Amino acid sequence: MIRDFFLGFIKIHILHHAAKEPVYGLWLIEELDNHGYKLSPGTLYPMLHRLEEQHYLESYSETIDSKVRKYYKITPTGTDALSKIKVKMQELVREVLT
Amino acid sequence: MIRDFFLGFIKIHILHHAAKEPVYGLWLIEELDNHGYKLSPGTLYPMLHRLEEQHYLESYSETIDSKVRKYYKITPTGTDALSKIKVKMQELVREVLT
DNA sequence: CAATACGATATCGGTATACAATAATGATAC
DNA sequence: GTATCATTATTGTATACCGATATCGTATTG
Repeated sequence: MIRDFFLGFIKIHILHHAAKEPVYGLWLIEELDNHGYKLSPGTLYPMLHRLEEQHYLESYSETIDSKVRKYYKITPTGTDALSKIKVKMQELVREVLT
Repeated sequence: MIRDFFLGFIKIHILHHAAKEPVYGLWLIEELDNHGYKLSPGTLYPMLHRLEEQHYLESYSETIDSKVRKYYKITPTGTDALSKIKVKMQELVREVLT
């Protein structure tokens, strides 16, 4: 399925957003929806958990409007990975999109 | 592992090359190595088989220098997928690399 | 002719997960 | 007690990846 290709793109989106500012699950679902990626909670949340296990992201909880949100932000490991990914992505784009 | 991200890129590379001209396993291993991706045969060949099962690629065998090679070329399904991937990739790049 | 080297592809066996939809849960406000 | 925002859990399915080894057909070598 073509979805398999996009799942990688989705993770890159997440790392990128989490590098700019702390993000949380539902916000990401909407944001990714704007990019044409439909993610159910059963896909996104476990994905966030894994990214945290792998130390690309770290989380903290905060109560907003008296609801608990779990914010994720990028770690140094994640920043490092992201920059390596960008390099390869640029290479790929240069080769494929010309 | 960061490798997980690259595996998606690798598949895109493969589709792209198979869209330009027929390609075969060992050639791809070298070509990808030039891009900094080390693939063992145990990774690449099953990957090609899956891409064929999923009808992104199709193969035919040819004897070159009295050795049998299995050439893969892209299918209409693969062409379609690739163009969709390119669109999303461009979006991603515009967002992430600026 | 036997042995082996070469270019390629295929397979094996183990490990580790990833993905998805849906339903459940929790806290608070009204 | 019900609606809302948000996360978590459940359950099931399906594979992907990788190193190492095996296989295959032909040509070469001695």
